[in-house]
Amino acid sequence: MQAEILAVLRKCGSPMSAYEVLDRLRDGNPRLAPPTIYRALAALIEGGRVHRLESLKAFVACKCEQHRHVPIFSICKECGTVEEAFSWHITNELSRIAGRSGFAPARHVIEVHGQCARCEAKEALA
Amino acid sequence: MQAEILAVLRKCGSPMSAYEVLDRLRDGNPRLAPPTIYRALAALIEGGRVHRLESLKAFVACKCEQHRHVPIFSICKECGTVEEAFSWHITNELSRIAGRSGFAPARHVIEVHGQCARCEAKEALA
DNA sequence: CAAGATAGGTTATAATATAACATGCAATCC
DNA sequence: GGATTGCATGTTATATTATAACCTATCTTG
Repeated sequence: MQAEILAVLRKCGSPMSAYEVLDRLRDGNPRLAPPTIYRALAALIEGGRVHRLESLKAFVACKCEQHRHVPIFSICKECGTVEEAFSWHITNELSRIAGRSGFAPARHVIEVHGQCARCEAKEALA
Repeated sequence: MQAEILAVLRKCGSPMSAYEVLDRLRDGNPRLAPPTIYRALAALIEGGRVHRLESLKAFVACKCEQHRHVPIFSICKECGTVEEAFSWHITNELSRIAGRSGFAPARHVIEVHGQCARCEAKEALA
């Protein structure tokens, strides 16, 4: 199930809601229900092979090789595509800031909404 | 309505779900329905006086004076309290990273989950 | 095989959020 | 004053996202 979900997410490329994944997989398995999807997604996220985009309530396959960094997502509000970046500098700085009051960081959520280069170019033409 | 919601959020201090706010306000207004709450929350967020914590599906009153910075939230997984910080350095660096591929940032979501100093201390005793 | 572990199936429901249309009410204009 | 406009809220219904609780099948390992 995890493999199937990962395949669907990879094929799509853009973020998908759990129910979009569900619908896709129901083609070959009409009895599939939400808990199955959510359980497999939880395991994939645990393993760092899928990320949840909190501000979109959606999921993407991790695009990097080693699935153990803090991802920084750029989310285009026009076309919905997502780029995944990372930066030790930001991760460290963020931990430092949060840690000023003795806070112990465990998980970082970093999402930037905006417009990708393609969509900006398209808009400039219009 | 916006003022009432803001009062409820401020009184509470911790993040509240939209439906928690709704229940609170229903004490004085039994006919209150979700759309009213969500509309007022949208306006408050627009004005920067309330933030949505994407990873908690919850809302907090903005704690700073000028409601126009990029907030960085530290969220304690034990007690649920949230601290709001900011850093031009991180904001700029984040925009720079996202902008490497021509991406034009518009809105930043930065949330750090972990454990606050109080809860760590409590745990150390146990 | 028995006992336990694990993944997935099944049913139901909880929690979060919005669409679409109706109502009330105050401000403004003539 | 009555028409008009704009805007916040009310109302009904429903969409979307997520989980609880319990069951079944299959594999594992002694």
